[in-house]
Amino acid sequence: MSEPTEQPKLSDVLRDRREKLDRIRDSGIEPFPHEFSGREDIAEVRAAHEGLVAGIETESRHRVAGRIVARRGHGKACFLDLRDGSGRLQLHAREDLLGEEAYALLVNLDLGDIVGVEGTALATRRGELSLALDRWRLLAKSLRPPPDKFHGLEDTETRFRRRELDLIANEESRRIFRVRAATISEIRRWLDEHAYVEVETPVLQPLYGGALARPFTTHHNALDRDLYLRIATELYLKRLVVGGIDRVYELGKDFRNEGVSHKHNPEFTMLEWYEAYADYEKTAHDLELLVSEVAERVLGTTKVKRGEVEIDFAPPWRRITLREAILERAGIDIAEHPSREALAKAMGTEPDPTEGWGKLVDGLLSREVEPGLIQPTFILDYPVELSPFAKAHRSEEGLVERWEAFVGGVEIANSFSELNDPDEQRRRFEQQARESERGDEEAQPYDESFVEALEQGMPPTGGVGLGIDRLVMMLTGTASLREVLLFPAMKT
RNA sequence: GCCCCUGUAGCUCAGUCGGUUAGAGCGGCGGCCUUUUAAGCCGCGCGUCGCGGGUUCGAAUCCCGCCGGGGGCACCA
Repeated sequence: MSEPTEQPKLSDVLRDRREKLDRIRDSGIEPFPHEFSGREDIAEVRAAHEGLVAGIETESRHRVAGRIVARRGHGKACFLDLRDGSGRLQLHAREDLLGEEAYALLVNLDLGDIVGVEGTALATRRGELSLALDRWRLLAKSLRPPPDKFHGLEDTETRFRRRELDLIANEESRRIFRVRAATISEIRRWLDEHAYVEVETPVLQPLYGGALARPFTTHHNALDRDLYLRIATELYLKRLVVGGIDRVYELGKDFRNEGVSHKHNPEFTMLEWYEAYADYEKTAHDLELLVSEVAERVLGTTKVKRGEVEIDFAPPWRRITLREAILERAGIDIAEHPSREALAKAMGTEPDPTEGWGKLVDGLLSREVEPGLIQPTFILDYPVELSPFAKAHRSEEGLVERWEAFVGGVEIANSFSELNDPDEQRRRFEQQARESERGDEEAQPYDESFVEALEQGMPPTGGVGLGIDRLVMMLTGTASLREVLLFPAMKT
């Protein structure tokens, strides 16, 4: 695709465009000039003439640039739709204003070409703001046809593999990625305003940790050693809390070697933040505040339509313990079945040898409870087996102080009162080693330098992980993670 | 990894109980048109019917395999 010679059979459409390019060059016009300075965003032009009455022609001059997305010819005059990153503007090209030659060249352009133009603002008799052109210049020739101007681009594969075409064709895609950008920007701003310090920790790690997941492995040639792509930032960030950064966050990508689904992508954007002297009740309060304020700033409301239902992010979110939630949805009281065998019997299944009691509880949660959690909900207090980095519950035996937040049937965040007792942490790692021997490929490897950091003394701390892609999914009302990832993982 | 669906023009799609030269709209090319906006009118089809094999007088259509995509299951955040 990189060399023209690799395209032996150009379709006529492509050939026509190349021939046009040749003719433009032959006539002495540079089809790829270096700049077009002094232009305004189309949105600024629109703002300057808001409410202009139909039929009025002004003498207000404007210089704009963008892609030609539609053309409606009328002989010696013609309408073109120009689009830049800020919006769309109609251009009115008239032969008497441009001169015969410039007009003919302009009309001869292809949809998709990028031009810079100059002219005066007017409102047509239908009231459409337009620019009556007296000068124009080709800024970049387009050699491939744009997607259908009416149907847009609908083929899922092309939309994801050639996202640039999707963005050219589909306003909804452009909206989703603007919401995504604004969401990330407002989250940063919220954390910065609450005195959190943003940091960057290693993506390439000698040892992975901080979540239950399988990692990607890579190799460092000069050091001749294998490294892992991080599955979480948790352990490094807690070492920074030990170091005295009382409020710390990192916003970046994690990598997990798992399948792809409407809510999973092998690389995804995660926010983790830690607050010294806080517990999981404080982090729950902060999350509902953060999300509702971000929604308000990005969307102007805390309410989002998601299919038929309306989700409201306004606090307080519902809080229910994991035990109550499972009892409510599955009719099983996990506290009355404290062993693996008893719980499996209550569920009416045979326990898989690799599944402990905690895994069975986790299965009940994801199958029976999670799909029904549409409005924002905190599920509280998890089995210790599933949470090697969470502190034991202050009053409930066998549980830890942990919550997960769910919206639209999807988990969007996870938090706990962080375990800061180094000896207990060591025992949890040993438990993980036993899970690993039993065949659990997501069990955590022992991390001595992390335990040593805890031995240095970490204050009581509350920590949160928030899945940014999933949050954006909820804020945009989309059904698949792939809609909010510019370039989602694809086969090959 | 398993199951189901799917792949036709640059784009959106029709055509599939096997049968002339594979169709439409948009886009493109040529012509008319100075306030249109999916502009309009007249003319022109621009194609490896995903790829490879098979059955058949004859395959876009039936069979087998492969590749890509979607959905579901499993698994994970």
